[in-house]
Amino acid sequence: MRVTINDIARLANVSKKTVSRVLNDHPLVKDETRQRVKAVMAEHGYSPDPQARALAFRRSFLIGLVYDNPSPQYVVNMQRGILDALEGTDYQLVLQPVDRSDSTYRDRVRRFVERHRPTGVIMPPSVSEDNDVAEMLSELGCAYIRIASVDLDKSPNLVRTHDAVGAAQAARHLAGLGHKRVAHIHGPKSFRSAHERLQGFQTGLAEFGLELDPDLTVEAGYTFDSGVRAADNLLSRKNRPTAIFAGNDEMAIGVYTAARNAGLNIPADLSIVGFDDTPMAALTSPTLTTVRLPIREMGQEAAKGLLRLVSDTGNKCNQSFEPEIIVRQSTGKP
Amino acid sequence: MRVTINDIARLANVSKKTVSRVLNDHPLVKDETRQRVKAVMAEHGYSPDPQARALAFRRSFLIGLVYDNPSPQYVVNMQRGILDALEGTDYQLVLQPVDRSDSTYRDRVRRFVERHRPTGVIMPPSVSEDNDVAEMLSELGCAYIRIASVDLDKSPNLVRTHDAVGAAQAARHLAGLGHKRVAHIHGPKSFRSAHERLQGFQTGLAEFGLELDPDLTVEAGYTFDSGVRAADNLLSRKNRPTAIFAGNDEMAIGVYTAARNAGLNIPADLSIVGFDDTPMAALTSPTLTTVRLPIREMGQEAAKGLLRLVSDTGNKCNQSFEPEIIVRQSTGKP
DNA sequence: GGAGGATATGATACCGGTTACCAAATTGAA
DNA sequence: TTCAATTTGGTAACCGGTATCATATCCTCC
Repeated sequence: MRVTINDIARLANVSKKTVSRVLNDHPLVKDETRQRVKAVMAEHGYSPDPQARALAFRRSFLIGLVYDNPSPQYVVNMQRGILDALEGTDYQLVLQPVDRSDSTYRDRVRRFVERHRPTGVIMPPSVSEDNDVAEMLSELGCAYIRIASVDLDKSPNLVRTHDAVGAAQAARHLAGLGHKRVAHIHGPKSFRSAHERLQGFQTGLAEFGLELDPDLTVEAGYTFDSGVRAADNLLSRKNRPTAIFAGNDEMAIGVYTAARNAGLNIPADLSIVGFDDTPMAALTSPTLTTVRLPIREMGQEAAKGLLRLVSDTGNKCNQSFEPEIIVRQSTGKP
Repeated sequence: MRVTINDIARLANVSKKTVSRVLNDHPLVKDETRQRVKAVMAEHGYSPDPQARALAFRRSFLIGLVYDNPSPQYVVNMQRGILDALEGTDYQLVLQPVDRSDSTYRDRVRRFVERHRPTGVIMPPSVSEDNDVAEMLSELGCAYIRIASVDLDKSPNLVRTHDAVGAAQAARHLAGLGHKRVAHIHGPKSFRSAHERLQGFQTGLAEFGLELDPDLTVEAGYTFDSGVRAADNLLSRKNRPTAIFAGNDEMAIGVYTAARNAGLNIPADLSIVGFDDTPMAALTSPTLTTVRLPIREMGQEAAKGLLRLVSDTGNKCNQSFEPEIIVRQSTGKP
């Protein structure tokens, strides 16, 4: 049979209650007693049953990841970061993928929280941008951290990314190479990140006295196919751009295909910059210049912030992360 | 306050125990009573507390995914499949990534199982190939399902993939196009899948009276870089192959880069086939002909099998999946 | 009509922790 | 030395379910 708190109490010659105090770092325990209990616990490899604690605490030791991000790379890296931070703790990561286009998705999140009483929830974009979900979690008394590229109302618990800063770097890089006629393929308007990246790109160009031509600014769906279509359109114009900044890597790879179809060489005829730095970016030929977000680190920080939030210290979490341009082979002089 | 089993019992004028019987589909409940209790439960939106059940059952309603697969695509698809199958049940998926090169990894798995008492564990390759872990889980009385490309000892609970069949399809496709001089870049010998794919490829070629030249059979690491190096080597020979079958997509993309460096056109000068059908395969230009494994379906089947395994029916799980070649643009006549 | 087996229900302990409350031990001040 | 204040330890109840075993009810059959 498994070692229980009763066994430890008996072996250490103390009461169950005292062992419980030691487990929860209660201050009112004599130091010598604490040491003795800890020694017995270590000797027998004891650790408290998470299920029993969950029942008594009225909350489980689970961290929920509620996400709807379509990029496997993003998701896996986020998971890795969170798991890094959870390593060595009693917390487990459980997955709650949702579909924001499904109108019942909020109810599903609610049911998860009500039934499983997770210690907290982490929400990357674009779930993080749904204020209704955040409000619901507050009402349910469930701690949460949001990861987003913009400041969000009512949420001090935010891991913030400055997408606009990264997009500005992309603009400076292209303008610095001498490009005058640059295009931008941005993501769907419903994603705040799409807006941030567009704005940052404009800001960066402005530093070089350039303006983003509305005619060369097209919307696509953050997907490969939509990137191909958008680039086909841009490249078929009579005065085609010499550089394209795509709102994410997947669309940037789509631009590659469109460029090849048009018989253009990269980067001799067309420079391309992506966003995200997915592993794919380093595997294409030529390799893709792109803007990297430290997704794994962000996941780590979010999880750490969540643990701090639910601990007695109750510190807020307000980390922020800067993207960084990774220059590879897909950009050159016009 | 939350509705508990006691509330339901009181409202339905029965004992706690009877409600519990209804919850667990115990046969010895009068039909009329069952209906009444169910009505009361529905009326109050009651569902039992997973934590409390976990404590009483001495097992949690968690399914552990123990994995060490480096491909995000594989991992995410596997997760999706498992989550598909878990949808609507009380089970939650928790992640247990491990590092097989870390000698303590078995202990970590053991600790997870001992502490959290998951209902079961799912192990994709290559964790699935570690018989010691399987044995340990058996000893701990923890149900598990393994996903693997070969038959494994002592395990009736297997979701089996026939990688050799897929590799043979790749061989037939290339031989059918008229290629005589074909090369194979296989994965590390420590992966059973590498062996299976090599063997299947040979079998397929043999059907066309061809033999795989040992000189054109090289080992690489299932990574992009190793694929580039292996292909550089193959393509620099004076009598270079007209087609290369890579053991996975990532190495196949590496072959693209090597081919471009050597000034070869795909597929005019060199045909390339991959394995896995990662999303990348459809994004490269030209798009990659590859062998697809239905990873998401496999995950689904594994999870369903696990649930069956722990249910009273106790059925074994012995599903098997056939790969399928996806012909795209990277292959043509020599 | 009563015995006896099958079926349906309930009382109570228990899973392994935490918490509230109280008793005992120690310490400090008068 | 005594009394109150401060620590420390023990007991029992509780979190929300399940399992064991006893009991009540029903039906069948002689």
